[in-house]
Amino acid sequence: MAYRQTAAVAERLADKRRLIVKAVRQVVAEVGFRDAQITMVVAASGISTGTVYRHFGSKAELYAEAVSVNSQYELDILMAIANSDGPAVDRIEDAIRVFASRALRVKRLAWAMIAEPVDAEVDVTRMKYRRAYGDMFRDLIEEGIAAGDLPPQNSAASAACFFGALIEGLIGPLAPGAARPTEESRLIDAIVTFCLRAIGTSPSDPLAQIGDKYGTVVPFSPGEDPSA
Amino acid sequence: MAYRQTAAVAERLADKRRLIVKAVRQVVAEVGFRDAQITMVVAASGISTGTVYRHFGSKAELYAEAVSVNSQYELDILMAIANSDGPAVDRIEDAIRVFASRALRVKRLAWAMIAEPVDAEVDVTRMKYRRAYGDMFRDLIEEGIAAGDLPPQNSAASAACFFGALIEGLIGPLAPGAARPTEESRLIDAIVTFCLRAIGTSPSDPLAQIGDKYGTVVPFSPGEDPSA
Amino acid sequence: MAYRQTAAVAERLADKRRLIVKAVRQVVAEVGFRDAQITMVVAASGISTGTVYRHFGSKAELYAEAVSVNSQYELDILMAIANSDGPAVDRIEDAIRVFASRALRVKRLAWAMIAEPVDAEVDVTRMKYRRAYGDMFRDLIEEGIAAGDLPPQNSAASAACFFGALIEGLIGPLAPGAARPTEESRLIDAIVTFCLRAIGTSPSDPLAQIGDKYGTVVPFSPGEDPSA
Amino acid sequence: MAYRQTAAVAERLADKRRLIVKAVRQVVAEVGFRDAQITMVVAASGISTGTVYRHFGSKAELYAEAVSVNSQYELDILMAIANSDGPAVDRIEDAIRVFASRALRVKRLAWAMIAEPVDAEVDVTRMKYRRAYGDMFRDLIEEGIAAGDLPPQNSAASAACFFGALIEGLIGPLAPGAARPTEESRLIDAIVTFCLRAIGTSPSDPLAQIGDKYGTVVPFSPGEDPSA
DNA sequence: CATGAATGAGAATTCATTCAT
DNA sequence: TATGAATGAATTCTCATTCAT
Repeated sequence: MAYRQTAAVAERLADKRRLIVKAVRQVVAEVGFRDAQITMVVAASGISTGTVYRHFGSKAELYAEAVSVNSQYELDILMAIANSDGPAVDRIEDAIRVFASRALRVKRLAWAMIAEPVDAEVDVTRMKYRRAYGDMFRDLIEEGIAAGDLPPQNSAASAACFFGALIEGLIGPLAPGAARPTEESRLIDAIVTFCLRAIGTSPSDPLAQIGDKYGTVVPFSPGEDPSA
Repeated sequence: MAYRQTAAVAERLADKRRLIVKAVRQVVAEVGFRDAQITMVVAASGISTGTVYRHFGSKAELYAEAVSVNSQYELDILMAIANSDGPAVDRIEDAIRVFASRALRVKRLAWAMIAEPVDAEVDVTRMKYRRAYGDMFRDLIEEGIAAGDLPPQNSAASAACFFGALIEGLIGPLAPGAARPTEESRLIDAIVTFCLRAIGTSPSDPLAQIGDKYGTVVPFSPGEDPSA
Repeated sequence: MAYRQTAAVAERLADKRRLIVKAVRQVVAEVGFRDAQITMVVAASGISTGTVYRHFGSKAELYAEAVSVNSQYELDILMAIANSDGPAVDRIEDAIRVFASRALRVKRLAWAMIAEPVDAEVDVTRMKYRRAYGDMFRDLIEEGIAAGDLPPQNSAASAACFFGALIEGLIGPLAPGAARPTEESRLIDAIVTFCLRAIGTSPSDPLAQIGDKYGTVVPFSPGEDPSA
Repeated sequence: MAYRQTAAVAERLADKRRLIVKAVRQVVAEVGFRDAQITMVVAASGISTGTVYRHFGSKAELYAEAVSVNSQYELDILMAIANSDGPAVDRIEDAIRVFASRALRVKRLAWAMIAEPVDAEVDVTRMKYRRAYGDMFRDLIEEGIAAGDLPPQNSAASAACFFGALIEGLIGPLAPGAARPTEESRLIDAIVTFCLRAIGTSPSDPLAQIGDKYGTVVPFSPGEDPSA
């Protein structure tokens, strides 16, 4: 019974952490890291300041965890695609499309998680995931080269550029007139074409629906709890 | 004599502005806009707080001017290339190389000027120049398409991706893995190859030295006074 | 118990507000609004800057509240007299005497609260109460006219002059010629005579002690907590 | 010739002082002492900061001189009336009317000169003139008493109240809806009646035009140079 | 453990006064 | 002597973090 209580307590603690991190995402999706204040997180989570500091040593630590949870969730989705069957070039295209369509749904948040400058401490985590994304694309590119579907190239540099192109093309200008659904898919098509050509291939079938292959793409909105 | 005095005074005033903006660049090159404080600028310039505020209405205004001066200087360099003779695709390649080699010398500063957002007020200026860079590349791409050297494409989207790839490939990782000179030129080559292929062409001659065509490329370091 | 805690907390919060406002009064009684600084209030209250700003949005808001609390307290005292029984002219006289004797005890503070302008924001509150004082006297004068005890007159103008005479006669000179107790009562008698004659009547009994009618007149000193 | 030069120089210096003081009046008429800054005075006078400080040791000294010049000018006007022929009560009435009509033309300035709180240093001068005004009225009241036209009274207190009533009635509320000319004369009548009754007499002839007795009353506007 | 009021170091900005030209 | 740019102490307000209840 003592054990069970402890377990229950641990569970409740974990719940609090999730709640807080979720609140960070809500806040960041609205105002970005720069203007996010602990006060806002407290208000959004319904949890007191003191409790936030019981769970996280500092603001930076909390934000770092938020970045970590979020990025890991997205990375998992991309990794599932990267590790699936089929030619590397196809998987690259699929990964781009999935990443793009998800990021477009929560531009501000996506940009904050990937590109917004933050404290050095938070940056460590952000960079870790950027590198993970980069490595993933690098590996896929190398697979493509090995398969003879892509020309020889500096795969690491390509992956970095690749990712930059994605971010900038999608959420960089930060205000591309909030494209309507149709325009959005065209934007994605243009970016996909660009990225694939950049590494030496071309879209297999611009009209193919990702949904056909990977099931419904759940939009990564602030309401979605990646840690649930 | 009255005139000469006035002129001299105006000169001294302009010098102060330059001195202050130069100090901002030094500071920003070290800690970025986010952590730059007026105190630091004051310390770096050897000028008092009051004087800073005599020349600039607010911190935001000062930073905006710093962005403006810097970006305009760089833009001018690129525009000179964009407006020179020869095939568009060659000019694109040259522009990339120049931009890349210059940015690599002052990574932190370059990244701050191009990618780091601060106040809304500063951001307006930053965005203005980002758009200017983007438009320049877009126009070049369209020239290339018209000349039949590039395939038809969404030139605006391409230009955005293009710029994103450049930034990310060069100064994105931020991790100061800071390549050594030799590696740097290889990094630039890789990025150039990537970017050109992305828009549907390839490097004319990866080994050509830009310096041969445009003279010595002055490194854009904080010590260099762009308004001099 | 939860309720009691909440109540206790609310009580403590209210206490802090009172403490801060009280400190403002102490400071203002010494140096006036013009030279009162948040630092002084902080020092006088033994409360930190942050806390002051937790309770009041700005310096102006705090000062406005100080004016409000103080003036309302004094106004209530006068209103009680104004609304009591007896001829209007007698109530006017009583009101003057009470106001005068109270103000004389804290000249600097009284003058600051009534006459010293500060920010526009504080001034709004100050004016609101000046008008309230004026309206009170105007209404009393009109009652007196209706009762046939006072001659017909522009009651609004009379009330304004009336109040001005009071302030000036009592606390205007500001020169701390600070009469001794005995002289004070003579000063008050002179002012009362002046004011009453000005509206067309005369003191009923210059020697009557207000204390006889309204009980002990609590001196309105900075140490007195009007919100307790 | 050396003498003549010196005299010319002295003249020029005096001119500068007048120019600066005049500028203070313009500025104060607009924003009051509280918000008047040396910068504004400099701008209004067309004279440099350094020169202002060559003529006046400090801001307080300058403002004190402005108060002095202005008040002395007005006092002279009133003294002329006070020292003229005729019954004291008539001269009192005339003085009130002149003071009132002049002050109404430049409310903000008049209020600043007479009632607005300022540095201790400036206040010394302000108080000196307030006392002078008070003494003048006190002497007139005593003359009236001696002549049997006024009842015995504390003439000093009466004079203070008197002056307070005037200020408050005229320019106290600071925003009495900017009365039109006709209303203004009625306001003055009401105040005159109040003040005279307060000391135990009544207006001789409310309709009499001051102009008939003392010639055109020059409005005391910021454009009028009292030291010229 | 949770709470949220209190803390206070720190940052931007102002403006009277000085002093090199 | 005049100028006005430069000075910098002083002031308000913020917000991450702590700790008594």
